[in-house]
Amino acid sequence: MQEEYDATSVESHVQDVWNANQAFEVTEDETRPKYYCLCMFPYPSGSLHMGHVRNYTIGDVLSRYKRMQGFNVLQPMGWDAFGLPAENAAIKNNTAPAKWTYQNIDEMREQLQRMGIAYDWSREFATCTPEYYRWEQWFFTQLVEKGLAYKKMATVNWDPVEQTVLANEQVDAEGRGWRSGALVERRQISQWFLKITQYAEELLEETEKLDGWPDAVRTMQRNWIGRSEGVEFDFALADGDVAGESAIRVYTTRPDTVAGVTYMAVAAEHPLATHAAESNADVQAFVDECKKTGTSEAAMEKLEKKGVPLGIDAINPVSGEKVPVYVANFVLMTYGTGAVMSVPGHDQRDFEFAKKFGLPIKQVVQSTNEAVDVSEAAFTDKENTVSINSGQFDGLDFSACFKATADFLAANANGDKKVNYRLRDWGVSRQRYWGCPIPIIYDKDGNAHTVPEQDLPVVLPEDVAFSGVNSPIKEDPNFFNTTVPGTNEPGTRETDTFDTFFESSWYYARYACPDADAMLDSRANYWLPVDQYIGGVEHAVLHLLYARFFHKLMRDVGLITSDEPFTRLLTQGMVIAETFYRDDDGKPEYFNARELDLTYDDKGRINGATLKADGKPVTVGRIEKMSKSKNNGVDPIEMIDKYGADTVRLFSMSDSPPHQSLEWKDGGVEGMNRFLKRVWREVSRLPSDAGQHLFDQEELNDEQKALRRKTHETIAKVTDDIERRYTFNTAIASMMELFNEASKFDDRSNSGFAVQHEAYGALIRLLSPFTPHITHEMWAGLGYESALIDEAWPEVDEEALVRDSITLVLQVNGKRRSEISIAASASKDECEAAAMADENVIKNIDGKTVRKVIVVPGKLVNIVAN
RNA sequence: GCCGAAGUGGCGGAAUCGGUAGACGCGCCGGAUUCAAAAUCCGGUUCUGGCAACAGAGUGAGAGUUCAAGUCUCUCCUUCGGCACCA
Repeated sequence: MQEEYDATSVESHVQDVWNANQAFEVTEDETRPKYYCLCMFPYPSGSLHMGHVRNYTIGDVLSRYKRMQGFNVLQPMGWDAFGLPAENAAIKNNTAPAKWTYQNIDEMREQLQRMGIAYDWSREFATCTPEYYRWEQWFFTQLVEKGLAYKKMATVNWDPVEQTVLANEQVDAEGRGWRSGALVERRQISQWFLKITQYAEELLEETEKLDGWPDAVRTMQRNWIGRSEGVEFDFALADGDVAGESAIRVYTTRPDTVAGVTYMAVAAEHPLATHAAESNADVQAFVDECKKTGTSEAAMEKLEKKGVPLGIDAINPVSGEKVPVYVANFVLMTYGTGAVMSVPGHDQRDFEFAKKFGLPIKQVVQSTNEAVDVSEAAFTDKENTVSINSGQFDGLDFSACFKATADFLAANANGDKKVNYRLRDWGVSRQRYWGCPIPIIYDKDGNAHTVPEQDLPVVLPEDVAFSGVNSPIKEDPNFFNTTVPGTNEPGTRETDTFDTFFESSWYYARYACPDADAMLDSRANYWLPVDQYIGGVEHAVLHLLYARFFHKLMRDVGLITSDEPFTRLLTQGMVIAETFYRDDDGKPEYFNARELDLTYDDKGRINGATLKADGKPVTVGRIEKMSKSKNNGVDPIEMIDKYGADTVRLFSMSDSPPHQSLEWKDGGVEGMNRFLKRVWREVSRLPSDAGQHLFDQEELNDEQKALRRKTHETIAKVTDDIERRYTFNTAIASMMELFNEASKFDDRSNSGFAVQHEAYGALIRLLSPFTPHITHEMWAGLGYESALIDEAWPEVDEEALVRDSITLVLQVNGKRRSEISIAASASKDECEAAAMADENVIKNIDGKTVRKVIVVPGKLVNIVAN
């Protein structure tokens, strides 16, 4: 070993050794337990960012650790290659999305390989290839035949200038299209849906069993599915049929409050609103205004609550009173029946609306412990309550009144107890080019026919030019003109493509058998489910729910046998960094730290920045997620060139636990680099035959025992931190502590060498999942001939952990006053006696009476005195 | 608006089951080495007072439970993530 650590040469050499041995290619092996570790695959934007580095390092640490534990480890990598950015780049740079994407993949693969992740590259694939997407086309045809995929009208953002559908992301905060600046409108078009609601109950039930998932993610999924129990029933219209309807059907989870209904509200798209708009200009204007809101839920909910009376009354089936019907912007056509009953006394939103429009507020539920005034705020409790002003239901509590009212509504208002879900069916149609073509052909009557298996894949033409923003295949007769399957009749292909979540919902399974001549083959059942899945917390609901849904669909088609795709889940936090900007004209211009000269105050905090180019000041902004728009990214490749991949990997794991955000700090990176250089130097100075020195635990002196104890305490801690806690930052801290002790240890005796060699041998193996290159070389430097990746994880020697004495903290009235060293075997009474004899304790209880003494064995003694 | 998370020294964070608040790293201060600097090494570093021993304060704010609260309970504030066509 050279005395100086040169990361670049070490890393390229070690990577060559791995590549030459195909060290990470795996096959099914029934003799060993399998471990499938997967990181969310990247969108090939063209450059690796720190979020990727963090994500893939976490996966590699776990994979390499499990390999050393004896598992048959699969860790694959691929490309989530369809998506909007390729189209944006195509429009901007006049290149075909396919070409742009494949180039990006080549660049990113090269960058990724410099990180030294233990991937089985033989399984790599990109989702934009027909070899991949043909199987999801096939799968979709199966779903159509099973009735799990269907067509219906759905709302989209329509840009009236570009004459195209926009993604939510392409609509700005003011509701304008990103390119045209025109006000976006809501428009209804016919689209394909998957019946995820049919699996809502199973998805919900199994959420409870996912105990390897973070509770926060499970809670979010549970809330997203949003199961509720309630009653669906009719409010009869007071003055006969309107628009062919005799009643308004509503769904409520609070049938106990029906007597308190004082008005009703329907969505802007509800048939009654549409009908009223025909003869009422106010309603028409309001419905038109509602169309100008974006389609996102956040945009709708943030709206000021508004409504217009339809001039229609309905009859409250419990009280018999006439109540007015409004059209309101907060009612969603997509949830329940598109109409709600409003109980301002017992629902806060209804309350606010009633106050605004001067509608009556009626109390029908009373608290049994305190006075309630519903003219001040809605009373929404369901416990310790009793019904009032509700006729025959007076005096009942929530659950009794729920049941009695439900029975009454069943008999008198077409009532039906119903379970509802907030979850809506998954709309998979996208009016975009760079995606998987939906394998459907329409005949001249517009009937949909699935493309037969032998005609798959429907290949997306890759050699296209964009004229404007519209999808080229929508304007390409060579693509859409075809014949109806099984006939000679002319037909037209579907020109919409799948949501890109379609590809990412099953890729994890395809890695098991990337070359299979079917969607999946039997190898999938060897590798699945994924034992550990790792990715950004922003995917906590959508991607993870869709993948769970797809897994169940694939199970029910007979492709796999497991119920859930991901046994354990780790959601990592964002990588963040300081931002710097100038805001001269209301549109901030962001600068990267590299373009700036920074000044610091005497505490080391940044207190000023000037632009190198013009020497003028720049505002120091807040710390935000690394992004192109904030120009606060740090290029991983630059960092690897400067410090080496091991340092970058180690820093990305060291500074905060994986689920929290990670602040990128140059000083922190330098600190990790210093640590690795120090370890390298110490190891290079050790004799490479130190493994020959033996020791006898009984014969060791106190210092030797102390270092052995530290070695084995560290093994125990690092193992627990990786395996159970996922706190890599504390694992790294404890390895540094071990190094700090081992490097200070300068005992040149035979036993001293042996104990020190044991410490470094353990440290190198513990560190190897984090920094695999440098540890590979150091392992050889210690005199071992085997490759480090084939070594076993170090084991704890319980004998080394034994302590003779411990530190006992002494408190008086809960305040720490002293500490003493005492035999580890001391009894409670001995601890108490020793505490009472301590000088500082005596001083602090002087003149007081001891009321109580609490002894926590091995920790502390607390003396309560006054 | 709804759902979820976070808030601890100058900074990132640690404190795992209610038991020594501040591990480890960064920064800063002092020293060694050097013609000098970088690098490296050694020591110090929550705040206030004190030469020190030690004393007092202290985990976003406010209350509560307990011998003991960063940790448990309640109320509130701030910041961040998701909200179905970004991936």
